[in-house]
Amino acid sequence: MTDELPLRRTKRSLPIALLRARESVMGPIREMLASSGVNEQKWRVLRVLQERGPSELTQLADEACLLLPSLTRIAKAMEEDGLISRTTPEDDRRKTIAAITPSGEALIRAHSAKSAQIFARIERDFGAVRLEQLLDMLEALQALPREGEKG
Amino acid sequence: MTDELPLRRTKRSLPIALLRARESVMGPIREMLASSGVNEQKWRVLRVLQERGPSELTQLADEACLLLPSLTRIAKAMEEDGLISRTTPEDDRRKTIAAITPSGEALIRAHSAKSAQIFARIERDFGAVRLEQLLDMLEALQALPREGEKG
DNA sequence: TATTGTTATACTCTATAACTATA
DNA sequence: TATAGTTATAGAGTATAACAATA
Repeated sequence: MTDELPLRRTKRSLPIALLRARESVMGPIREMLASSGVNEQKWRVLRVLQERGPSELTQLADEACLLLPSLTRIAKAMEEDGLISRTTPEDDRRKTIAAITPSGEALIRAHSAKSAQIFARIERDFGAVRLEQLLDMLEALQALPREGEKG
Repeated sequence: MTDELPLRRTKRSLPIALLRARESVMGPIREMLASSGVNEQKWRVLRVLQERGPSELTQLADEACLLLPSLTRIAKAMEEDGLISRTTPEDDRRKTIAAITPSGEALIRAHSAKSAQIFARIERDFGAVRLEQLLDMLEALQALPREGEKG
């Protein structure tokens, strides 16, 4: 493959545009997390567990955008910090079920006001309707068939 | 701050939605890069340099979504691999200007057909018009005023 | 034999600070 | 004194493979 098709401008490259857009909204969120004792990855784990309830690690890794070996380590640290619990279900002892603890819920609550404020600012600057449209599209993008699937 | 405001569902959390959307499109791109000898970060550096021409490292780091210390290391490796050049301009010897080499351009060309094919598939599955709208919005999101700026 | 998770390993990026050279 | 970049360092994530336990 030595074709000479010009690529899209980087601003119109979907992976680069998604990354830059994310960087542009992460600034205040990183500030918020800096005072929380958890990093971005742990925050995502807490958020997913709070939302979905107790979850198998494989599914949790997928939803928090982490590899399973990363999650294994992170979950261990979070358990030691009392933010989540880990249990092995009797009906399938290969699995590990992670669940958020009251302490983990408290951590989320402690930052919910600031988080809402950050979102409100984006909503104000970007436009509420447009922001909902953007979220609709991002959700649809996630739902696209992966390589190798029928489509 | 111990408010109890419930947070948005993770699917409607902008940072998480952006990350998940990006993960969902990176699969085939990672496959493509695996055969190229460069990782995602180096690919972004090449793409930005090809598009913008010779650039100062600070600006390049910003556009490629890298920290300057990371770029320092990456640029050194890429120079050794012959993918970019680095020069110090006479008029301001503090600066370093990076530029893509013919070798670097060839690497991009070698993957442009595959890259276009990946994009075409997304365009087909997601809808061409909708995809352009999404890119418009992502571009606008990047342009929002940062924390601390007027707005 | 497949699945779920853990461990091991090497590599890389992140984040911060300290430092050098230049302006 | 500020700027541009480099170096140093600690910590963490990524990616892959090998492994153990269970189904």
